[in-house]
Amino acid sequence: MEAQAPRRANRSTVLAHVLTHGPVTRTAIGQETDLSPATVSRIVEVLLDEGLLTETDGTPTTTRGRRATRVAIAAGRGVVCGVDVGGSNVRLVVADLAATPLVGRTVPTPADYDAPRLARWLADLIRQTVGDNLARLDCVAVGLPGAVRQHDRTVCNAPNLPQVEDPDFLRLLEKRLAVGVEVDNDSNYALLGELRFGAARDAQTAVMFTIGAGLGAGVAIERRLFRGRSGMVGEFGHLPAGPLGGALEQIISGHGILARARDLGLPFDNAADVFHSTDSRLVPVKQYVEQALLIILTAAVVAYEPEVIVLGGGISHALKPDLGRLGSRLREIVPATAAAVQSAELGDLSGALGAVVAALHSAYGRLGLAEADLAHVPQSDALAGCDLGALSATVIA
Amino acid sequence: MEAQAPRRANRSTVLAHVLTHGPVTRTAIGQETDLSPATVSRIVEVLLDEGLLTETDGTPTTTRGRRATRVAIAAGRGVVCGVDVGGSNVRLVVADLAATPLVGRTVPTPADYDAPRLARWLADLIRQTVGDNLARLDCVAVGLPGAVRQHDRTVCNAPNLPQVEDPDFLRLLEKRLAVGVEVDNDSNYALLGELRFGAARDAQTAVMFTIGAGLGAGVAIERRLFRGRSGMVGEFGHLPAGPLGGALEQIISGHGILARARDLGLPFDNAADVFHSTDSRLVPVKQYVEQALLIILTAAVVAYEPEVIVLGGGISHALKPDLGRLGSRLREIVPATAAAVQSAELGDLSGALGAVVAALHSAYGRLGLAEADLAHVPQSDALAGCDLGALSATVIA
DNA sequence: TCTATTTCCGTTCAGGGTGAAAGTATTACC
DNA sequence: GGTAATACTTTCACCCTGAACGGAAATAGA
Repeated sequence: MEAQAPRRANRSTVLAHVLTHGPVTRTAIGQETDLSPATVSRIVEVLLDEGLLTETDGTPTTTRGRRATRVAIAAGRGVVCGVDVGGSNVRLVVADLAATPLVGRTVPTPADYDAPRLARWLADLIRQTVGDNLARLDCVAVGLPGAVRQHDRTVCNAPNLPQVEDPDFLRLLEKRLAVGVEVDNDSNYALLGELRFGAARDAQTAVMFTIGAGLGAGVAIERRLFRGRSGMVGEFGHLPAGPLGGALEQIISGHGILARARDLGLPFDNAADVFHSTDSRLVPVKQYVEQALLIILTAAVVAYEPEVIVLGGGISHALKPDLGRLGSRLREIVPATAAAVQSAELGDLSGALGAVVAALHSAYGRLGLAEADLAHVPQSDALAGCDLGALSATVIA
Repeated sequence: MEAQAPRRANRSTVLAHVLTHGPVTRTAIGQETDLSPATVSRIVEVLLDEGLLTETDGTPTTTRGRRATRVAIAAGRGVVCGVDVGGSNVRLVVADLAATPLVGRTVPTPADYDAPRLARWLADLIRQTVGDNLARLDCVAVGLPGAVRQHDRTVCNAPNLPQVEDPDFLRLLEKRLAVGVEVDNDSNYALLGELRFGAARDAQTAVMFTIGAGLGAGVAIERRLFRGRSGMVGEFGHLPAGPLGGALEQIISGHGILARARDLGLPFDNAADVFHSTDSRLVPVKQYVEQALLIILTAAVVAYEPEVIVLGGGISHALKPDLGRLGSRLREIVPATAAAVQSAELGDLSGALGAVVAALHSAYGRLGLAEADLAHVPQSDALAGCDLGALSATVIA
């Protein structure tokens, strides 16, 4: 423990408090963090000098006495970009340091590009979306449809967009962007988004399943992402609990549902349509999926005891009417369950907004925020009054 | 961050280092913890004054110069008792503060006693086993065959010894012992034992399944026990993946195996005997159990990505020849698996020794060890040269 | 036996950090 | 304009660390 350790810790505490509570007075910081006014003043002074914080006036004039000046993060000092690369669409959200979204875009994925070309295309798309803010770009976070090992940043198990497994993809992307690039599984980022801004806003421990072409999963324990070494944490789709010991993912995924409908001579293009259809021949298919889903939900409950399980991805909308029944059946199996089963509040933007959060964490870390304080930033109402629809407007590049 | 915070942190660091590295010189502490000699000296002085540490002479005289004096934990300053209460046997181990076992006992559980009587019986058994060391008894940890909620210390789901669910049991036990009593699930303690001294000694993340009358589980992440709120973390026996959506625990547990053998007209008394039998009619039963076990192992792998999965409990011995095959099949299902499947190294004493560790953690905490440093104490070779057989000698009380 | 050397241990001291309290600035109310 | 209330800043005593210094113990060698 060197001499400057307490200073760093207190700096992180103050910064975290400002980031989570928005514009706030020095006095309030001191009271709510148990730091002395002197310490708060000293640290705020440093942060102001560095340009990380700005003073805002505008305290309500309800009481007499000297007016408190409030400080807030210098939001415009930098921007970050969160990217959700899916098999069919790429979604981008650019946000400032206060996590206020500035621009959002959805662009069809050029799935036929090879790795280098895809990297260049994505880098140019990001640069174009960031636009004038490019000089202030702090960090880019990219969610990929595959398993990501953090310690060597390798990607595997990405059948829906195999190019991203090529190490060149990341290398070229980072090179062309000339800023740090964070990478993770898209489901992990989707969970991070819901954990900050969405359905898991108030949960300490949460699990998210994204049911798209495949079945993805993310796990958060004590408000922090829990990633294993190989990035397969929560992938209960591997459980050999299907008929003949097959994997559950073959049942509960877009591919699986479409295949099963085809077996009945009912070709669908879209798995969600299977659920919306009232064709009675599909009832066993739906029951089958529901049973598989129940096994996976049970696994999540006994594995992590989450407060909430969020379902996202393409067909989660179609499952919405069934959530209540799923919850009841879950509690029959595990009576002590406290987990609520909900659908994603951020819709298709969970992943991109979660990537924004990850990018912000990286940027905040460089500003001196300690790892432990990252779990509470940015503030969860940063999206209040934000038009999610406008952010996800589709643009044909 | 108040002024004495660094002092406390450094004290914890020094204490943890002495506890993990045994007798050690002040210089070595400084070098290996990056603390300055001055800081180490000051803190060691305080700890010596408090009687927590003792100076031992006897540095090897290999080098010349002033002999370094080594300090070690004052092992005899206190003792703890770890208790593993099972449906058929109670196992006790008394150890000193250096985790050296002093006495061990195994006594048949008087399963017909009601809660108050069982509490009195157990308290007296503990007092008797601790013997002359009673005045120095610091803490008792009791592992129970049921789910334990830590925040209100309630016990539920203990079909094999329902008395312990009665709140009076714990209350009376603690009152009669007049020391702090830690409680947890017996599988959690078994894992703690293996994690410190046994098969998971070198693992950061580990899972343990105890297959006895029922199926219990414990999970450790980053060398710390992961307990959910209601204590059912890792209980994948609840998965409704059996035939007709039944729970897996009904297949893979002593009760389940015996029932299935009975269905075939083969009454056994002991589930392990089913496995040792060469009767060809039992082959499907064994395959059935193995398939269920495989689902549970897969769930553990994708849930936590453990480095090792430890199997313990009555029939784990019988499963030993199958471990290799289980591991191979596991890697077929989840190729990225790094988990080794092993049987408990501490045998029947995992639980009692894990309880010793838990009791030591509580005692160490009162000595000033920070929560984060508990993950590495006591030292893993504390049992070296210790006769486990003698410790588990059965005594008819 | 006596001295030099080596290798530690313990202490002193400067520097940086915090919190309590005193001091200053700013505002509202009379 | 005076007074009270509130927000922030400065001062000061104290705590903690790390580097440097001096002391102590044991061996090696004469």
